[in-house]
Amino acid sequence: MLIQLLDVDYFLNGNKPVLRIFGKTENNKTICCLYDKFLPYFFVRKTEENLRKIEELNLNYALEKKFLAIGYSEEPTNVIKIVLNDPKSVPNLREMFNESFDSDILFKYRFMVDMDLKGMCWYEFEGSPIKTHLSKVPTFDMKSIKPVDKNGNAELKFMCIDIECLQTDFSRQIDSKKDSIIMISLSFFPNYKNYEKLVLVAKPFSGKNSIGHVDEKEMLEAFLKIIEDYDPDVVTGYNIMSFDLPHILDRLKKYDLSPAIGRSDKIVFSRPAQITGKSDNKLQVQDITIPGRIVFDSYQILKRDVNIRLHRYDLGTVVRELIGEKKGDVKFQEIPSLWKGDVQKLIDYAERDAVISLKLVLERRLLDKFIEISKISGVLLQDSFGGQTVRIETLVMHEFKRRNMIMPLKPSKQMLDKRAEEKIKGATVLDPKKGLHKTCTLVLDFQSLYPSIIKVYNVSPDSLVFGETSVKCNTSPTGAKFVSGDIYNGVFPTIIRELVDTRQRVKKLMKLSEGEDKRVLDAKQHAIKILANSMYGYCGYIRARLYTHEIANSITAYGRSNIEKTKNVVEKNFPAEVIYGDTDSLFLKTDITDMEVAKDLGESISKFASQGELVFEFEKIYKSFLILAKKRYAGWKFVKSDKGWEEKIEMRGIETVRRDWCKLVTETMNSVINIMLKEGDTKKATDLVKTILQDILDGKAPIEKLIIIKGITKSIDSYDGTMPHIELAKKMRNRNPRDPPKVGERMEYIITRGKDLISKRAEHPEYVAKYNIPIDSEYYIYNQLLPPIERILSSVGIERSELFGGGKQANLMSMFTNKVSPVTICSSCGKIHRRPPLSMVCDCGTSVALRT
DNA sequence: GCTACTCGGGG
DNA sequence: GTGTACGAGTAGC
Repeated sequence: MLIQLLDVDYFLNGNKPVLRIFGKTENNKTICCLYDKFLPYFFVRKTEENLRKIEELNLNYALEKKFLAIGYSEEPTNVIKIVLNDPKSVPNLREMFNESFDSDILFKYRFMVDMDLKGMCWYEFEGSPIKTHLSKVPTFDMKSIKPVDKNGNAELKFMCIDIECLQTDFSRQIDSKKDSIIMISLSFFPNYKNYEKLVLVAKPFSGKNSIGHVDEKEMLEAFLKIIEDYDPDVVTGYNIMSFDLPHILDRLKKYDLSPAIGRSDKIVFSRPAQITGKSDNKLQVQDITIPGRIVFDSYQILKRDVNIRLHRYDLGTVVRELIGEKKGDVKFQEIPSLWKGDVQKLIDYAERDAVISLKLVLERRLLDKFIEISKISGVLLQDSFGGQTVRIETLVMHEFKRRNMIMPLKPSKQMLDKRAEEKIKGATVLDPKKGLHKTCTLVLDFQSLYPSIIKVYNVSPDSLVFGETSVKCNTSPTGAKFVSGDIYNGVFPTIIRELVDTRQRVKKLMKLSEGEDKRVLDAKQHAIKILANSMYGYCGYIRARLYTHEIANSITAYGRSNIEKTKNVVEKNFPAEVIYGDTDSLFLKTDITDMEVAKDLGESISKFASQGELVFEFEKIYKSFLILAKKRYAGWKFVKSDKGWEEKIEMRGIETVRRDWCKLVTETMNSVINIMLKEGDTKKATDLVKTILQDILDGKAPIEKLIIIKGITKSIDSYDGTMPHIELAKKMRNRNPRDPPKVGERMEYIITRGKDLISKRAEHPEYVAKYNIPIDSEYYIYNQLLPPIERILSSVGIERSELFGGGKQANLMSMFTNKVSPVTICSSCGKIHRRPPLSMVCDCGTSVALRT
């Protein structure tokens, strides 16, 4: 029978482990395979002392020869393989030896690597059906299993969960000990019976897609029954890992109901992920696993997706931006009253949340990428949502198995401290030639620089040569030696080569495919690219098993020497000046204004400066280019496509949208950058800023563009410092004690004019509009507008004083003095002092004259 | 410019 | 579960 591997775990049968594989068949049925012929083991070096210890402990062992992971060696090392019955006894046992290998690899992964099993890949197994209470799906006693070459995926069953709770006290955080669950909203794909969606209600009620119950306990029992009955592969929802699931588990516990919602009798595993430092027992990141099923929390996935950047990650924003849907409009404070009154409205709301959460996952095909990551790296689908480290280590372990190599342990605490002190010298970031460049800037970069370096110089822990040697080596700029690739190919270069080859194949296939297939292939090629690019980071990551300081340092050193060489070669041979470069890229200023000419030059430079496998790619043309500092620039990018030249403004490191900046700042920044790049007119940009400053002073700036937003995160009395949004919240509580702003609300505010602390002058926008309260021009100019704008303008040599200078000066200042009095103005930098400084010296160093 | 601290999502 | 783990943005120095 063929299965696609969904999940693996084990249980103890007597004192021996039984592995359990959950898989999907070709016709989308779920089955379980049991295998009891695999035992845990690990290695220690063969020494007299170790042998004696093993005899004393009466352990099962065998003598073997294995290659170690770090350091090149022509001969394997003598080791002892210790075999046990219970995986849980390994941690204690390994402590008996001062060094061991492979002894902290999760048992299910030990099994998977040895049997050549990878997450979400297809396998053919032989076995006979057996009856057992150990799994809730048809089960087989497995005799053998082997990989088959098969594309495509079985169809998975999705169940989406969203709960509503009855919070009894809004002055604290929600608490699963005190606050009951009043609704469990579910949505399904494919349908459950004929339900596409279903809301369970914790009191008697009848409606179309809802089922009422006597109380919370009965509702929870109904929920348990449905999950067992529907038997989902994927349990999903928005923020379910940190909210819905732990809350449900806690409530189940309260009523003494079994939390075994998986495909086996095994209990759901849940723990709060350790958060650094103190924990104010607030639910943070949880890690919940359900045996045989996949828990997929779209919130956790989306907030870490670098290709999707949103300013907020609440469900409302996410569904609006990603699938164009609207969320229901019930505020959480309204829930208690709806529960007492309009229950149907609350049901509709709960229903909608579960429906759009599922739609989000399905329509955006959020799982695709992770299925591909599993197939490539070998991790279980459930483990593919985490970081790159597990992915690389799993990939490496499969390669180790083929090479008869053994794996060092994860670093101990002491080791971590030691590693943390070893600094790795980073990449070269060239000093930018700051300012606005009005002729074409060509951008070229090395195609996957670090993976290429690893490949070209055979950089790998197992090819690193210690001490003197007569073997042929590559010597890195740091002096580290790597045995030449034609003598021995290291694990890392081999893996990278395979990844690169696979990616090329996938990309070719992609060109021939369409629609859904194409999308899956794109996910795949992208996952491969990221994985290949992570190898360098892995080597320098202190928690990595194969952390090798020397390697991380060598890779960056090769990179630095490479970009340095390239810079010289290009400047010597082409009419171009290097005005910036970062890690693997060079920004070349030319005196060209014609796109076609620029393109030709870029292409010749690319040909000339590429060196074999190190390809120096012509990336793009900026018709004009503004650079403020390292890693902060904007360019007017031109790309030639079938339809001719396409253009767009590209920004890197210049933040234009931030929640604590009002709209006016964002808009002004965008305008200034646009004018500079597209019109090359710094004077026009300066004038625009002056006009806006004037508008602020005149009170002409529209209120809605001055709104700043900050959220209330705890009880407003428990804040130590004074912050504008909290002070406003307190004010609003005084005005309307019956409906005070609560935890979780986001406060919009405007800073108004006055003599108090800034935070005391925060006011609600509606209040400001209603009573026509004057805004604090000074605040908006000095705290909001000027800091970011000044960074842009000063790069082209325009100083703050110029914004207040020129013909308008008298007018501008008089406007100010008329409205806010009295003030002192610095004649040099233009800073306005509410009171003259005692020293009579301005921050800029100039003496200020009293001019009020 | 650096380090220390806070907060996110959910109701 | 052969466990031990965030990450960006901001305030404060």
